[in-house]
Amino acid sequence: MRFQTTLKYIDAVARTGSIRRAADTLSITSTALNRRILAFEKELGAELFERMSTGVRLSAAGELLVQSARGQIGEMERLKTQLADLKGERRGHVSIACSQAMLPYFFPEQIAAYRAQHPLVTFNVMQRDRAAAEEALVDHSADLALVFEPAQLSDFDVLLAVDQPVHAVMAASHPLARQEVVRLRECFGYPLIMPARNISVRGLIDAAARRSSARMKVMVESDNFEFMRNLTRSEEIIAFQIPVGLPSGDWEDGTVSRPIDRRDLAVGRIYLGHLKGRVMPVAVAGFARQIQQVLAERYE
Amino acid sequence: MRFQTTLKYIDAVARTGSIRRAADTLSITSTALNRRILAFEKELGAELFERMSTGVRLSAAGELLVQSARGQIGEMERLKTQLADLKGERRGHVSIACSQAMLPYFFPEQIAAYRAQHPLVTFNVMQRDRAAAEEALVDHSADLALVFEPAQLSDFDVLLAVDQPVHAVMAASHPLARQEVVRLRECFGYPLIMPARNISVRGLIDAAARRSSARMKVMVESDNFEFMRNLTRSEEIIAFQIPVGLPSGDWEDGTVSRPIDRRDLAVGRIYLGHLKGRVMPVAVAGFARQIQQVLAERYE
DNA sequence: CATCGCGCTGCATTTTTTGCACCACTCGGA
DNA sequence: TCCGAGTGGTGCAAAAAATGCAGCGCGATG
Repeated sequence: MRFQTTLKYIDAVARTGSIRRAADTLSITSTALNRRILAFEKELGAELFERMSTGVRLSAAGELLVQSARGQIGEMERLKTQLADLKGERRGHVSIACSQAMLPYFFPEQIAAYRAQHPLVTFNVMQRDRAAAEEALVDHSADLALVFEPAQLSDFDVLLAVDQPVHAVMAASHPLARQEVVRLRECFGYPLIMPARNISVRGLIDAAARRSSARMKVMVESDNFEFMRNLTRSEEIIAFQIPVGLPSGDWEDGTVSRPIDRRDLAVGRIYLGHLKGRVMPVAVAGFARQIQQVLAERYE
Repeated sequence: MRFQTTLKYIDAVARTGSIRRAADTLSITSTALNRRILAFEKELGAELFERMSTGVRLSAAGELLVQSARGQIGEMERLKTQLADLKGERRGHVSIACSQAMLPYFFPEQIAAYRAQHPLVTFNVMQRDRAAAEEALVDHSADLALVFEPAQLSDFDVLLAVDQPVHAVMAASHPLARQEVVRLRECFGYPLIMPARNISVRGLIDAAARRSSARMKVMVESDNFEFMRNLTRSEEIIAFQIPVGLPSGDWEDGTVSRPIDRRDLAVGRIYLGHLKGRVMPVAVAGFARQIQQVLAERYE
């Protein structure tokens, strides 16, 4: 949209922190960009950027403007997809910020299913921890967020929240694999491989461990679940994961998952949400509805 | 805001229904306006207007665009007042759509009070019936609505709702004026002056009358409350009004008001609200807060 | 059938935007 | 301490975009 160029330019400058660098990425001269900003500031009657010798930084006023500008740019984007929808072209784009657990199985399946019906819809899936996911919504780099145990829910419109009891993941030959449900205390009898401390599942287990007298034998830590699971194939060691991170059936590589008894561990939840007050493009709304439905019937 | 001119132009064309006439009000040539629209349509890939020999009319796509455009224009307006607020200038503008009852006493007092503290804030008060008030919110010609018994509350974010039991208004010399509270049945013993049928108070009284065996002696109808009250000074006749339309004390022209017993009449409510999903400019938010407070402590 | 108002277009003109060259300044490191 | 690489800002001319004028075709209206 031509008439929003100035807003987009300012957004770019805010992101890069330098007029000249922003000008490069926008394939425009720094002169033109600079003057657009000066003219806009004059018209607005407020300085948008603090000029420093190393570049520029948003002023308080600029902060407000950029926030609004991103909203307006997004709104135009939404409108365009709505118009396209009106013409019968079911195109669009969905940008998602989600926890790691959703990446291996859940979103591949869901996106494939959605794209089977709407082949012109494109996707962008970004792994973000719970804080970064909310930031992504705020700065409009994501339309939807699906995160496990989000931090603060300000600016966050919750579409759905479902329980996700933690599972223990181990080799099929592991002694505990014979049980349908395992107790946390039983797990503590074996060597463990734990998620990194910034991962929410870790917090739940740590909290339970503090209430228990048993000591955990944490042999390995990692922030990558594929690595952790693969490690259980070669050692008699237990990893942890939440149901959305597990395949629908069993793995075919000799690893299995067993739910941990609900009495032992606080149940975490995954939240599906978008930025508060924003109207979603048709494709985003449609995909969100599918996710909502699937999660509801699978985990409620 | 210069970069929104095209949006504003399109809004104007949508309102006037003709490019040439819109061009006049915008002090611009029809040529320029026409070309802006054509260029914008081309860029958007959709016809915004249906061309007819008598002028233009919004297409479905245009309808969507104009709705979004008004939102964006309003958002820019809000942003500007927020920036002004940041600079310490407490300026701004508040546009209100309200029922007739609020015009004689309530809003004059409230606006005077608000302007005493914020002299740079300007106001626009429009009398609208309940349907038109909601329309005014939707097409962004009003920021706030304060209406008695609104019709449908879609698109309407309710900030506050308070009860408004109907009062009987009569000359101080009227026989019923001696009582603190009057029964509706007693009123029906005297000649009545009734609000027009499109006024909500009328609906409440009519409904009560249908449940009662007594017949109403409706001698005069009017849609203007000042007229109705003034008529009670010269005849032994009773009019009706809701508390918000009454002065704080008594009138000084020989008329009085007495509440009708709550058992006799359904209690109507007045609703303060704004357009759903819209972020209010600072001045609007501030004024709304005051109204909310006053109404709450006066009528709850 | 003439007229009026409508949206639209070719062309000359005006206004705005852009790019080049260059200035003043700050910061880091030789 | 000085130099170079980085920053934002400015004068001026070229390029691009928007505007206004005159006029076209078309349909509704009296």
